[in-house]
Amino acid sequence: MKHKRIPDETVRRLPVYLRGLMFLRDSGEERISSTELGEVVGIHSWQIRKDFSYFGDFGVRGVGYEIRKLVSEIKGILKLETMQKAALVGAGNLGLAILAYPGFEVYGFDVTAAFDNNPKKIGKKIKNVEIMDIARIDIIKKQNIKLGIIAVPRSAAQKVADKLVKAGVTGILNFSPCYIMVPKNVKVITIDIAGYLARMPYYTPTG
Amino acid sequence: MKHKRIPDETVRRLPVYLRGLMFLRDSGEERISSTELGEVVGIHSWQIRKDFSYFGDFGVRGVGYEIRKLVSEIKGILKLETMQKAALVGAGNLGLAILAYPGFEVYGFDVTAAFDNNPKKIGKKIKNVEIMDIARIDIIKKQNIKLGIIAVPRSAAQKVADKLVKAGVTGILNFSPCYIMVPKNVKVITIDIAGYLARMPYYTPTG
DNA sequence: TTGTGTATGTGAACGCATTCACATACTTTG
DNA sequence: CAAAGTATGTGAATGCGTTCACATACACAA
Repeated sequence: MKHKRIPDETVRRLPVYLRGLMFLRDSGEERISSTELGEVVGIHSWQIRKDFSYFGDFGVRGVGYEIRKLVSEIKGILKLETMQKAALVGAGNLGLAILAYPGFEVYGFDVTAAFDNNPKKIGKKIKNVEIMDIARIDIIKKQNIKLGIIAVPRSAAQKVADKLVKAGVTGILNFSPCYIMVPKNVKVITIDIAGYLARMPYYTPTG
Repeated sequence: MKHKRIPDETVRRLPVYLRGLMFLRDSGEERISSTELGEVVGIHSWQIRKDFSYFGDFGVRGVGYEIRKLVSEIKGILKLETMQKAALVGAGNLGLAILAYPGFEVYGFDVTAAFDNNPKKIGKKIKNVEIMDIARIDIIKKQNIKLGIIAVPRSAAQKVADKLVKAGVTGILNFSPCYIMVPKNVKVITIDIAGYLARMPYYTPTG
């Protein structure tokens, strides 16, 4: 079965599958069943089969899935075949950690530009990326960067987002703990690190 | 209406409400309507009213909600009234950024212990927290810490998680991009930073 | 070639969350 | 005090995602 609408929740799981599948592939595996994959990524086998069924018949009954085929299919759906450039704004502790973070590469991301407004930080180089004055943010447009990462204090987040949008960014990963308003054609995902932790005591016995 | 079961999705939004409400409170506001709050946190007013209705009647019709009352109620539900200690494992770039992260405080969290296995890092102090040898992880039990934060390479994540569980932790915030297996009574929330970014191109026009 | 075992793919049932529409209740104004 | 305005709280409708159960299809062994 092909060409069904892919539910949002499935899209949210796709990077998880992709991560697991690439790991298995790099470990030398060639095929895998939904049950085994489920054990690797922590998702039930029926959920996996249902998810995969939204975008085609990739498995072979009685055998399982061919890992390479799945990897390239999921990459295709998520539009990750080609390397994507991203720009970081905010070179504080968190920003620098993001700049140095090795995990983006596997998904095909490359943080190629970084900005800050602190003169002390401007000019420094981390991992071959020079931190530039936020005033020069138009470089994003020139370099045709479409993804922005915000790692500035909350009070500055909305202004930075406005600048990124103006510079042509269509997706923003926001680490500032606040809601950000953008035009409808721009996608924002906010990661409130402390917010995740805040949910923890609710789920644990003693609190 | 009191004492209904609170849906998981509502629990997920509670930290967002809390964050917004505390911000408003600190800005000097005393009351707020669901519509106004919605504009601050980016959630529709009817959703907010429904969510609040699960845990009691806090609003006054025609007037709105008393901010302080809501703040303390939500804190109560999330079990955030008392300060909570947390332990960090992994003092790499990301780990150190987390250790220095100022955002935990508003929710009442304090990272009071940090561990690594790299002798070069052990002994250093960041923000009054000394980085200790992972071998001394039992300190977690002695200090009665119930929350663990994992910021180590994927290959080490499961082992670290096992150690944390053994040391009595009941909640784990995992920044390693992998699934972690724990006993049922332990809650894990995994934040795969790159995974969030990986969803972005799917939602944006040109890819 | 037939039988047994294994694993996929999917319609249907179910359950949960969102959205709606409006009764209810308070404030303010005249 | 009455009428108009405002904002909550919630049953009901809708929509979406998960879970189930099983028909389908392939591999392998004898």
